[in-house]
Amino acid sequence: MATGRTHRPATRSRGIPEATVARLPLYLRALTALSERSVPTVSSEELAAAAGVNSAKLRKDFSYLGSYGTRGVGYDVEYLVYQISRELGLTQDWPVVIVGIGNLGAALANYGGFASRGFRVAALIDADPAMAGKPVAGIPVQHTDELESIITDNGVSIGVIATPAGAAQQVCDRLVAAGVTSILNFAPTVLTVPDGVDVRKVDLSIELQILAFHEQRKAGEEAAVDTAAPAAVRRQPAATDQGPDGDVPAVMPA
Amino acid sequence: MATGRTHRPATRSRGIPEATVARLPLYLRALTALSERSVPTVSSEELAAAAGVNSAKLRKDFSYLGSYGTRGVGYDVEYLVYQISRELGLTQDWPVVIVGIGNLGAALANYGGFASRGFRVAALIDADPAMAGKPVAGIPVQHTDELESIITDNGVSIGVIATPAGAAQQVCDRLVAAGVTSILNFAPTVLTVPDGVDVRKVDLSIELQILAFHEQRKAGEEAAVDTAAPAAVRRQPAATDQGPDGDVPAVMPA
DNA sequence: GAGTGTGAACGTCTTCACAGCG
DNA sequence: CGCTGTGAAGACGTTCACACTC
Repeated sequence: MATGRTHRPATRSRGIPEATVARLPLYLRALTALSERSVPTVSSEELAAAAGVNSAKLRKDFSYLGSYGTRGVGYDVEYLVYQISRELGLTQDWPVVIVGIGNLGAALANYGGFASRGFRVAALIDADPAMAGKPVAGIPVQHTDELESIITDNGVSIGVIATPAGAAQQVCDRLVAAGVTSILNFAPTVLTVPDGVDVRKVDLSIELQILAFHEQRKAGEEAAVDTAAPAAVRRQPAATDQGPDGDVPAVMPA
Repeated sequence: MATGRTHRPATRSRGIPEATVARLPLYLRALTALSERSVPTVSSEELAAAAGVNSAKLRKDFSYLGSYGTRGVGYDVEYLVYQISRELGLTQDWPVVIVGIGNLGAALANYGGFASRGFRVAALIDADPAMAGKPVAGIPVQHTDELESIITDNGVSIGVIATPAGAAQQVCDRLVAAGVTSILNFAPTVLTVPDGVDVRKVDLSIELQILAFHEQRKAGEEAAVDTAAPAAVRRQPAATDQGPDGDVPAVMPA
């Protein structure tokens, strides 16, 4: 999730649920594809399928934006594209800086979907003096010393951190001090930021671990279905029922 | 979110909430750091701070795993590391393939946190014949033709897709057909998979758009400092195209 | 008839607050 | 006393089902 701090008063007049906001980009992408194929209208059913959600959820989501559909017909593709874009703030241009131009930073700089939707890479910043001046994705890398002036001069409010974990908090502090109020963090660290600054994180390692959890469970289920036999290789005994009071003493090794 | 098909019908009595699972890697990381500093025990308060959550949530999360703490004292760091690792399935080795060795794929292959926690890059796969044999992060890239045999021979159950959007679904289908049951998708596409296959996605563009939404709202709040609920306005006064010409939301609402 | 928009039911996650144990 | 573990309350999110509109 985002916002380590940020207590949304929750009662702003304009209350679009966070979960809905997180899906708007998905709808927008599906709609853009339809728009390119010159499809004039879509039903909630069709659009939901394209976005990978169910139609009730989609309709509910759109209801927070207003009544943009036509009963018996569906939604006007172009109109919806515009409305969602506006809602997400993509009708304006967002200059973004990427800090940390290693493998990942370079990949991000080269990422096409970046520029396509309102975002513009204003600068690439790296701490390695040897990188300075070297162009990545057609943009010359600048040294960390320039960070503050780059932020200020370009009116940057969104920063992307792709540095090693050890440098992330420090970079974050400098970005925030210079005026950045939204941060996308790729470094495997918990960032601490003042109120009013949003942080979202993308963490490969965490995603893999979540997959591993489910993967392990799948493996366990197979065994359980076929044989009630003792668990194989690494299968863990695991506590039995977790009843209301079924507290398990656990195995407590080492 | 992930898993288009995650109706856990309370199969196993082992019901750890999804939200909790998603935080376990976070706790594990914080605990590992403590372990390296040879800290013997932590309180829920301290650990929660390190992981960026609140202590009630952390205690609740741990309560799903069992009673691993000591009242009046806290949690034994080493013991918890072990328990969480086991719960996440990290006590075993997960071979992973990365498909699509462009900028991003290379970045992922080089990512250290990969190998550190139970995950091992079993193979790198790319559709470009010119890439074949070329080593990336010390691992020779193999051609897509080999995909099925690589999966089978290495018993791979987790695949990472870092291809362009257009190729993602096709690669996904092949991975699944070959036996992969967990997919981490970096391509900006909605993947369709059969039941029993988990998909998690990482999407830079979506994250940025979510940030832009909040960023826009921050900028708009300045104007409406104390306007007592201007009623449920349907049509917002157009995004006030505040150009990127040095206009930074520097003002803090009183 | 077809498909949106939405109250109400339901389920999940978070937070509270305190009993209970070391 | 300090801190965990957890029912209960509350906030949030999803799904249902149908009234309503085109």
